[in-house]
Amino acid sequence: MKGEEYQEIWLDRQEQEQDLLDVNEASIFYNDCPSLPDFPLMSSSSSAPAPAKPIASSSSSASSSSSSASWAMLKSDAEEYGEKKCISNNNDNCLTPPVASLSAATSMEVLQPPKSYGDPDCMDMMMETFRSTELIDSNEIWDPSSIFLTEQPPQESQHYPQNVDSFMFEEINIEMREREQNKPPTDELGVLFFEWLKSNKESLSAEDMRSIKLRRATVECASKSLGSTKDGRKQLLKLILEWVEQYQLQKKQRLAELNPPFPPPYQEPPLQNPNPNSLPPNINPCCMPSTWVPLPPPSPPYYPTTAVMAATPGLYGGDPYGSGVPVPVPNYAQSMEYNMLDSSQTWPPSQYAMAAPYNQGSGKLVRLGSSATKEARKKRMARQRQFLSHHRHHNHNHNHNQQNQYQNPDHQRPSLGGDQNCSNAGQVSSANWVYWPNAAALASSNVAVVAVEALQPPPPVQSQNYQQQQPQWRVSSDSKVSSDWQRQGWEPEMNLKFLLQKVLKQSDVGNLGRIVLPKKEAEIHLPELEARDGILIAMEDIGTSQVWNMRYRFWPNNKSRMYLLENTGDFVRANGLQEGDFIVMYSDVKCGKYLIRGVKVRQLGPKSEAKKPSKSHKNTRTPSPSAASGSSPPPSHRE
DNA sequence: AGGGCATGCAAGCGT
DNA sequence: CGCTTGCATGCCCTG
Repeated sequence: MKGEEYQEIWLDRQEQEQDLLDVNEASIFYNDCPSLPDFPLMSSSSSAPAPAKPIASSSSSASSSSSSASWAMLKSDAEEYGEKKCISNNNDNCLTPPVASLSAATSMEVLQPPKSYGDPDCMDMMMETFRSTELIDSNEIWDPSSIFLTEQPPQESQHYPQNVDSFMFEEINIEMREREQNKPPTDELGVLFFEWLKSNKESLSAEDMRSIKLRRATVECASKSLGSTKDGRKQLLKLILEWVEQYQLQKKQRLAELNPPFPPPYQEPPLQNPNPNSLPPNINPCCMPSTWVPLPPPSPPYYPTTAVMAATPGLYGGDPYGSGVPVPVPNYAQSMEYNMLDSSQTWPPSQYAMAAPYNQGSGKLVRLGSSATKEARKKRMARQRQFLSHHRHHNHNHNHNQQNQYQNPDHQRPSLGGDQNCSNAGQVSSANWVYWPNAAALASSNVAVVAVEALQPPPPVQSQNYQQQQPQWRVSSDSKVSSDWQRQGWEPEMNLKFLLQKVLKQSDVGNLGRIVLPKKEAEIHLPELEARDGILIAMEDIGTSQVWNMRYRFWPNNKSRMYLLENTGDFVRANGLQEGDFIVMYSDVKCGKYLIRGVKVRQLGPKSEAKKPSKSHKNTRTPSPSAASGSSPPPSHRE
């Protein structure tokens, strides 16, 4: 397992999601790479590296380290991500936000505008934003989400100013300092701000206030727009305060959503993601196989001990979004996006109420306060829908490409290294389910995840000895890879988990095209089956990179089950497998795909064990449970 | 004795 | 008639 790779994947993912998150977190967190991309006049920062000081204790950072491994991972990865990102950008910004040096609880920092927000365009952009939010025309509520819906590409928000200008938006800043020093307000702005502070003291911490920053250009633009008069500044202050207030509410809302209070601390890798909207963070979208594709029998929950599969509940047996085609990444993104953008509409009443005193206390701001007009809300919703549809379209295209990729299983021999490993996986068989394991679950499996040292055929020894040697060649905790591996284009970093092996019987290599799988291992390492029809599993041939769509199913057998892999005929023929050879199944913990390899035993020794009559092979059984944890009978013979 | 599994075999289906 | 599908039978290992 290569942590870096996981991290990279996560970073990639994160950055994609961050495009969405930028509208809310990263883009406005200066500590973390901040920004007020367009016209968010200010940001109440609670950076990722320096965890936000929770406003609501119920959604504190403690609770954010939720129980589920997914979330634990998400959190830790996110933190790593934040740190990494900061390192890559600017340590100063991350570790010691300049704003902190402005001290105390209340400074507003004006940042250098990014070049992309040049003055000439700034006004137009801002005015557009104002119009879009009806601030100018109707003094409508300042809605951050509508701000974020401007056309600025999220990437631009990544280009954060490296230097912090000491320019201060004087009056606001002075007011903040004075408030900090408990000086009574002396003017209108001061009173306004003081009242606001009083009314929001419960929801806004000093930390939050400390982190408020403004870009110079933003303020300048705002000043131009609203006028440099007292009224204009007052209006600006109100807008800023309103934004902060609402942002805090949004943040709380998000925290509550992301960190439900109930999850216990991390204990065991979860089998199911507690949040249907979430996605295992370590899954690269490219690796995200079409985890579930509709097929008749909805699959079941998994054994608690089944470390392999853990589809997110929402994805299992149908996506939560009603598309019918579970496409985790985009849905996740959409979901996140929606949650963020729609947060203004999902604030609980209590939070609305929290802003009430302030709103009540300042006439015009009553409207600016927690309640947008229906018209404004409609407009925001329309914008959001537009925004969402745009992203859905984008995501759809992405998936479509993936699907196309999947639809051509037999003609692709992609590089199996790195993330590309995953891109070819998940061949989808038209109308059926194709099961791909959840990579996060694979990774979190309590079954040892090992790197394949060598998938060479077993040593040409007598079966009895071979049985003993088996663990050595089969898997290894080392990450060494055989030259055989590398010759076939496999990266040394392949993270394969051994699932099972099966010595092929005559009936397995016959024209029936089905291989009986060892029951125990199948139940442990393969998806639990509820219906006899089972599921389709895209099985990548390690040797040829070809992907075979096999059906994993079971037969009722007495009071038990017989597990089979069907549609194996082509695979067997392609590999020239015969009785006595065997197959080995792995799962790629990184990408969550299944791999299979046919191993020909007879070619390795003068003594062909494969050619023994089938009758003798009837005695081939698992010699002992300890022979292999989770492996099927090794090629040994009962005598 | 019970369970796993190799495979025999019958029913269904397509040509 | 041949193939496929699905189940049943029986061997044999494990406990």
